[in-house]
Amino acid sequence: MKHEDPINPPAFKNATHKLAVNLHCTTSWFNRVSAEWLTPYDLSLQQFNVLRILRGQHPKPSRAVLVQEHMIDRMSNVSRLIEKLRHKGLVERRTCPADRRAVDVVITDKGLALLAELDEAEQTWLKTFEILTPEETDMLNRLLAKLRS
Amino acid sequence: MKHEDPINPPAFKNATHKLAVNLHCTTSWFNRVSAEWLTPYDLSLQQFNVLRILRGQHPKPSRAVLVQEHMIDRMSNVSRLIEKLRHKGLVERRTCPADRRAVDVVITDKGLALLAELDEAEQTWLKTFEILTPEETDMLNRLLAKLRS
DNA sequence: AAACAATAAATGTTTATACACGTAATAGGT
DNA sequence: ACCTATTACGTGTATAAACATTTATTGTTT
Repeated sequence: MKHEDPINPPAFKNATHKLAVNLHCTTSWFNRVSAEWLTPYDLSLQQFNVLRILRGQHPKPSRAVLVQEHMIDRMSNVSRLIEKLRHKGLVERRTCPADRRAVDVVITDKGLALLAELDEAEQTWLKTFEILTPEETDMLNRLLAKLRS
Repeated sequence: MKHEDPINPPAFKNATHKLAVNLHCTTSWFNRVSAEWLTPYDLSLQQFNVLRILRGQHPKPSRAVLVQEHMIDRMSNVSRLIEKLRHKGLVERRTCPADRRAVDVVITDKGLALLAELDEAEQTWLKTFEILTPEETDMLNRLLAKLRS
């Protein structure tokens, strides 16, 4: 892990430039560690998020569009993602009777059980962020939200 | 853009959980916007970074290993990345005479010219982050660094 | 000097992502 | 009822990333 100070000879022009590089590092770091904690469960971060969205609606079915709208990563191929989860037996799909274009997706018992298991593992994963004090956590939440606004 | 509040019914359990989601959003956002500003120049963020690293060493050649070490995203296929840049005429490669396993890579004049052009565009891109006050920028830099430590 | 380990790149393969297009079903206006 | 636009989803394809393996060269040990 030598990615702390990536661009060496030319230091940062200013704090904003430093922030851009810092965000790049953080992005890379976050993708890596978040993938890591899910790897043992053979889930990607997106798959995990879809399951969580479905659990939020359970036992109501969710249409694919609804899932996509709630997803953090905008991503055009929800179909394939859901198909993948279906092959693992974590969700079920059926054509929506009210609107035959749409697809109703529900999380299965197996999916719910997996999520329950993951809830515990998530606590460990969240400890990664507890290196910050509560005040720093709040502050970071605020700054990131402002940055994206 | 409806990714502000991604998971709706079950709100955040606590500030740390909120931070995890917030970081996911930020990651997704950053990847998107950083790709966008380079798209007109037909460069990926990594390609841009490699060019910057090479410029930092110019006119000294850089070995591929050195480039990889300085890259923000850890990534095993520097070879292919450099090949892509070579096809665009932005870098040149030659086997290192001192160690025939290694490859010396140098940025070309065309590469330097492109970077010069990009330096201007980068100013515009950095304005994205100037929504934060200088104090907030410093604070965010500090918090992100601490988070990854 | 020979054998073995370590290093630098390249390559192969599998999976994910982005983007665009195609298809079927529905909604809305006339 | 008919035409058109819109919506919901599926698919095709090209590119990128992750991961392991292979090849060539060098360093090291005996």
